[in-house]
Amino acid sequence: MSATHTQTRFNSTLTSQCQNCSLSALCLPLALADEDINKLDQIIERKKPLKKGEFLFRQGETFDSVFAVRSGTLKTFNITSLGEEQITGFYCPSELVGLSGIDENIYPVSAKALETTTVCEIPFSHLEELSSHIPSLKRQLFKVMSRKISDDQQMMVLLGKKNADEKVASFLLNLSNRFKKRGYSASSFRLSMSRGEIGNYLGLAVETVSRVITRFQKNELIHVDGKEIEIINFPEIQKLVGVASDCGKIAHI
Amino acid sequence: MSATHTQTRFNSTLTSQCQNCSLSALCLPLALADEDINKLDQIIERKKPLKKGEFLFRQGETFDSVFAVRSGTLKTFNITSLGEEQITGFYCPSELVGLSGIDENIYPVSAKALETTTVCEIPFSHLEELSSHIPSLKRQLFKVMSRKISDDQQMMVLLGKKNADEKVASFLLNLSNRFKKRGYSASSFRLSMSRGEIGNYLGLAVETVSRVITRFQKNELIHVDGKEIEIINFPEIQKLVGVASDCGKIAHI
DNA sequence: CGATTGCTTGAGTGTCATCAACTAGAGTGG
DNA sequence: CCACTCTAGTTGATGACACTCAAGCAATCG
Repeated sequence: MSATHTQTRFNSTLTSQCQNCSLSALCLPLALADEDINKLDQIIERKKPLKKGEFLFRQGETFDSVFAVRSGTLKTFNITSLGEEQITGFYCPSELVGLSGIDENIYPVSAKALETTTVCEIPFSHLEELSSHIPSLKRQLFKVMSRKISDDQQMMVLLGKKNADEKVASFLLNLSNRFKKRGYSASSFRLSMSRGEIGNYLGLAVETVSRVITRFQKNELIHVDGKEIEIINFPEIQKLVGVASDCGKIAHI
Repeated sequence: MSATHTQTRFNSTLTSQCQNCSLSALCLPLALADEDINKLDQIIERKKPLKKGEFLFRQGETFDSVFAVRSGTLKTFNITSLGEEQITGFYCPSELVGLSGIDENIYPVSAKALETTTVCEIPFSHLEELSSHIPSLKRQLFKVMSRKISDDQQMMVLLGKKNADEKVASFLLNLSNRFKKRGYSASSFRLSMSRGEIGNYLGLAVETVSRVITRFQKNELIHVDGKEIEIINFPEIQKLVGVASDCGKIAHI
């Protein structure tokens, strides 16, 4: 209830503080002392919601902020020489977008809202400065970036080695895990991206994505209704993905 | 001459200082003041050379250091459920290995020497601590990680969207750029990895890699002699790669 | 010197992309 | 309110690209 309010009353500084944000345990504030959260809070700007299709930033623009997704979903992509887009990631609430811009001070990708989406803007120069005084914040930043690196590497494995079934299964399981982490159902959720975007992301044709999903449904691995997905047979999906699925973090060999 | 000495006389603290290292302009010390380089220098441990096939660290081990390659080459990989290795990256001199371990305090991949290789070990806790006092070092660390993220994303595009020819061409051009950056010939170099490793990395079968390379040679794009590569027709290779080749950094749209 | 490993080349096959047609739903405007 | 358009998704037919299997060659190694 009040959550819905917070979303629209984006001007209210009171309701949008990190302290009160349901995502604080997943987001940057993780492991920060209360007083430190307040400091972080002060440099964050809550932005007005993006509508579906609006850009958060564009490839080539000067980098000055990273963004934490508060609600909704974003995709990042870049444009190839042929003018077609190549999706490099989807971002759910609590996740940080824009980190790849630090290196060259330019966003190497564009970020676009897949649905109505609210974000917290975190000016990077301030964040960097602040992280000098709050060791746990710096540590958290390093961790987030490190995690992104190992996630991307898992994605590379997926793209390089997996077949269509395994790709789609991995994708669904990955989303499932991300929903679960935020307290939502791991088995039942809504895809905010189109089949085309899934295919683009996974390196598959739309038709292939559609066929795989249909087949999964026939084999009673999942139940599909448009964008609504319900995972029925988790073990079977996991078997498709292979053990090293959701980030290789299991592999404490 | 003296470089060769430095490599073997790894105990000598004098010859192995960052200050004297030919890579300092590319490596972490980049943009550090002399006194700061000295501080960095003090936390770095030069290790004895790894022989071909030796591990620098193994997937699942506790993370405590990142490593800068001084000479030679490393590959990182993880082991799938089926026991086969999946190469996630190759590392040349001046490049940092192990950053993906920060998040979970465990290396999510293994690192192995492709040839005789020397590295500088940088205990991460010290590095983190030091970076609090040297803003430019912290900035450099963020940049290195950010760069890794955008490079990996380019790799994802390559794996997802490119055909065999484009993959191999991208790979060669990427190596070429990395050699050039370190002052070596951009057109003539030696592959330190096998065809099998290239294929594994690019998501191709060995046979395909072999065939593509042979064909490139027939079409006089490159000249090959075992592991020795000479790029003859740069424009044509670049055309294969597509404009957004070596990191999409060109795309200041 | 046989054995092993890395690379190459050939032949056959399968997975997935492409092309094409069709359906359903949403938005538009007369 | 009903055509009209446009987009997203599905399904089928066909073919290409890259994988697999197989064999052979060269170099290295024990």
